[in-house]
Amino acid sequence: MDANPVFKALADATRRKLLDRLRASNGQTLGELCEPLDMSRQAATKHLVILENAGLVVAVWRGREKLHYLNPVPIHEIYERWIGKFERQRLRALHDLKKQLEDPS
Amino acid sequence: MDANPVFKALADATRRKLLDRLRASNGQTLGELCEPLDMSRQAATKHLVILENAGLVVAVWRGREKLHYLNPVPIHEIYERWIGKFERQRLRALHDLKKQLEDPS
DNA sequence: GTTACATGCAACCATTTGGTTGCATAATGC
DNA sequence: GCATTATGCAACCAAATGGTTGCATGTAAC
Repeated sequence: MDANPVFKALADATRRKLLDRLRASNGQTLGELCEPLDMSRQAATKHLVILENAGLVVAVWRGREKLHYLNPVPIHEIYERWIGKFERQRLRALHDLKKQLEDPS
Repeated sequence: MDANPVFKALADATRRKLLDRLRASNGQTLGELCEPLDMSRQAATKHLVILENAGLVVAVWRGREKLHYLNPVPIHEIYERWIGKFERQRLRALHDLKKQLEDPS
């Protein structure tokens, strides 16, 4: 997996909002997704394409409608391969701090 | 916390590399950090300022040297407040899939 | 005190990003 | 069939991004 497109896709607040809205209600059409955003349909489409290219959203056609589904796997992989390392470092630091407070010699 | 600067900071491969290098060896000077990058010192400085503004890096001065320390807390908060929600959705989907495979009625 | 070193600051530049508008295409409904 | 609806495609634009270079400043070393 190439993590860079995923990080790039997550860097925009509008795109994170789209993911949040898909998490709340999966399988929405393009029209449903971009209706509450205060930007043009075409702008929202561009964001969704970026999310699709990152693998975060999968779209299927039903007639003239395009249904969008959330794919949480890339976010999971980011966590597993990258964020997890920093979590372990953080927990180690907390542990060391605790030891230091218990035995300030 | 404002999550947006953190996501933005993580969106660049050079900055993620800097965080990785700080995780491997904390407290490095600016010179040490930007030496192995194939860009000018000033370019690397800009990246470090972005990391500092996002709270991911904390710098302290020692004489004429600026020492950089990793702060894993913002990454932890991103995980807690945002990624965790998608993880729960992912685990639920896996669980449903498992049930479906066990009882395909 | 002078030289060298570590870093900051500012101007500048090309590319990317995030938005717009206008028009095209294909499926649906009457 | 024809109007409507859902979406795609392309050109264009302003602002942000990521880089450069040149010079300034403060600390360390001799």
